[in-house]
Amino acid sequence: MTAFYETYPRFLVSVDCIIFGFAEGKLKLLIQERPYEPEKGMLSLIGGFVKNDESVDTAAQRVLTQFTGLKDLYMRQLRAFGEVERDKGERVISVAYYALINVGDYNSNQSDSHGAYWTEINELPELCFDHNQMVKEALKELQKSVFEKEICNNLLPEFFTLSKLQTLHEAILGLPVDKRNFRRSILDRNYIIKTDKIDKTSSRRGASLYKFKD
Amino acid sequence: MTAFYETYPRFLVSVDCIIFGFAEGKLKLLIQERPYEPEKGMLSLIGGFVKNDESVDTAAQRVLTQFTGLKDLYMRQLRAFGEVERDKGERVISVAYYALINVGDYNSNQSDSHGAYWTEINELPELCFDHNQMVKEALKELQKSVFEKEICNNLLPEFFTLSKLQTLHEAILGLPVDKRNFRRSILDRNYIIKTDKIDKTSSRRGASLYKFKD
DNA sequence: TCAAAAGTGTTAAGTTTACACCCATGA
DNA sequence: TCATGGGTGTAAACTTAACACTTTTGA
Repeated sequence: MTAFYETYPRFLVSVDCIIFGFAEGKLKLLIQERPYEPEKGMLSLIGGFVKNDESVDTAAQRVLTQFTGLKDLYMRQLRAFGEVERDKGERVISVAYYALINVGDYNSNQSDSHGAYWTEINELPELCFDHNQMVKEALKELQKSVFEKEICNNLLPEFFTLSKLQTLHEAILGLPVDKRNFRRSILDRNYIIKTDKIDKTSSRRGASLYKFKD
Repeated sequence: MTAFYETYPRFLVSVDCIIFGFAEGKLKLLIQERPYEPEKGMLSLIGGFVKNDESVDTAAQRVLTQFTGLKDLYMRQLRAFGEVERDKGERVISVAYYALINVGDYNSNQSDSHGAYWTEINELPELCFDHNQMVKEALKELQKSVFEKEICNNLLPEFFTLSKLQTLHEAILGLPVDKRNFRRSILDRNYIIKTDKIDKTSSRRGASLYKFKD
């Protein structure tokens, strides 16, 4: 403990998680009703406070596990939000993270979720504080990195068709994508491979299942 | 003040500023000797602690002004650094910002600087804590955005030659750049314009001075 | 007159976009 | 047999990269 530091104020630090999922061909966001004042009952991102013995990243992972029942979710830090009045209760500095979840894994662990539920990203209700702004910025980051291996890999199940992957890209970008160009582009990147499995659930003909390498 | 929040710990929150400048054809970084324990005398980024009545962004601006004498420096948040042991003194969560400075403006305000000085980015000494990591990440962001109007605009004086601008790009990217391609590319972007001024200081022939639009 | 930096175009390679039809299957 | 989603190639437009010589002028 260093005397010099003593003269400075201390702050509550929270983590807020923008949890993206992909289901029914749409990009989804996991939200909840705020369980405590202020703005109790208002919709909010999944969040919590940083504890003494954990890094901010670890706090985000802990919160993610608490709310989804899943460990080691893929996440990236967005940035810190530090306006004085951002939290209506008292001064809280928040570090926002976005996380990606395979909704299939989530559904089998739902019981652990603290009343959280999925909303469509395009029909996002008003959230408390600056949470809508966080979502907006996180979505922009997601769009920038849609072709990075880790992104779609963590939103899809192990095996998926090219059509599913294309639909996911379209859901993230909010734009239609050309089928032939998309297939060429994704295969050229060389991080997914065709398996010998066939998915017959979404067409009579059946579609090859692919998976991410490694 | 909400009772619920009371149960959570509070943290010192600092801002650390990666201050880039451009002089003698090189990209520079403003650093200082740490004026207090722990690691007093070790080299460090320019930083300070967030106060109660200011946002984290405002804290960064305050620190920038304290150390450079300049107001409203252009800055962007990098991200929060929140490892438990990152500060050897006690737990401090830091929000890193990178800022851009026209070294000409700085030199006329030097008197205000608290013993800070410029180092070349390529000859960066070891800094305390995780500051080298912060610089590395900030430089990567700077490289990504080198063609955004605000970047070079804030590192150069009002009037500059295309050669100076090219040298700045090269200094940021750490790579040589093709002269003809560079000139076409920058002029096509349409955010700089030729003035009728001529700079005769760096060649016998003289070079046209340009400036950023608006 | 010459050294030193300023200024200037073209071609090839690579990337991105636009676009339409046949295939396999189960109902 | 037909409706449905799966699968496939090519040409044009655009962008990026490679590359060398002439101009101006002060010392």
